[in-house]
Amino acid sequence: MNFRMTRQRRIILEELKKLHSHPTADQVYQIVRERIPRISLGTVYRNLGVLAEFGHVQVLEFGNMQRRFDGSPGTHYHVLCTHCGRVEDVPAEPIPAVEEAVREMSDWEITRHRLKFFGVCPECREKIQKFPMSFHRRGERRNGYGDEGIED
Amino acid sequence: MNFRMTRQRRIILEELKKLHSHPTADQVYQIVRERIPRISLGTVYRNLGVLAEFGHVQVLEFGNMQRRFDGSPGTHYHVLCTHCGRVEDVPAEPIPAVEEAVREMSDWEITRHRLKFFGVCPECREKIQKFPMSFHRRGERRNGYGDEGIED
DNA sequence: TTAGTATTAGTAACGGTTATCATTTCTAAA
DNA sequence: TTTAGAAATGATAACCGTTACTAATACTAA
Repeated sequence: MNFRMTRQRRIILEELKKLHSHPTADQVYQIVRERIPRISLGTVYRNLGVLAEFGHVQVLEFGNMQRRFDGSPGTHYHVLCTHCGRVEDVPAEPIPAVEEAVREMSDWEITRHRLKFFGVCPECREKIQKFPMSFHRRGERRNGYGDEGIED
Repeated sequence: MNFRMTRQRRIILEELKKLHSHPTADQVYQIVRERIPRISLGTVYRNLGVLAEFGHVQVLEFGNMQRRFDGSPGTHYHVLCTHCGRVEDVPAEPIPAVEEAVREMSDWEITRHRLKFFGVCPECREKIQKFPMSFHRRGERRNGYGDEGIED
């Protein structure tokens, strides 16, 4: 199977690279539709998948939420704000020592690891300080699992 | 809302604690049905959720797969074998320094982090050495995303 | 006993994602 | 250039893990 950089594929990647908001597939679809009005959601999903497969895009999953996509292929970690749902890159270098530690203490062959952080972004921290009673969580899972038991 | 340790809830937790295979909700359902034949799948899902909420159970998510559940509430990491789908606990202590590093270099309030490893378990390594051509991946995502682009 | 609340079994609905398929577009060899 | 095969597209249906809903039941505290 040859990889063809079609118009749809190229524009999806272009738009994704412009954004730093780690959008969902549906958000990518809405944005790309402004340039290709008749593009289908299936095409967006398919191409995000193909682009991921070829290393141009990263797929992010935070628990039971919609997937998010990241146009920066280089290795980096992510933080999710459990109040507003925003996802940001973590300005920290990946830690190869982490995989080493596991390799040493088991017979597993470790190919990669994923490290994610959960917390509250600066903006939400401020809001919470001002209006402690009036906030709702967003960007958290759809179901009723509390904060504590989640390991995703 | 008061937490009631009902028969269903207790047996779900009991069976989950017996297992170290990090079963899916459906697998829990099958096992619990041997003791409560008329239990409903909805009850299993609901109670796994409640038990997670109260910190008795951990919810594991590896990319685009079914959720898995872990009856060991203590903090620990996990490895997924990308060939057979098995999930095992990582015999490594959680690293608080990881969160510290992020706190220092940003204004985020970090509440928790999740670290997962992906690789090949000893059994599968052996099989692959013996029969390099005849293996298929399992326990990997349902869609066609390759190994590389996945960040979950 | 009783009133109120939580939970259950059974089942329908939900929604993000994939699969299907006829049609179109690309590619490379003739 | 043709032309044949392969890949991709748009439109839509199907999938399936998970949630929501409902009437009935079980628990709890006054």
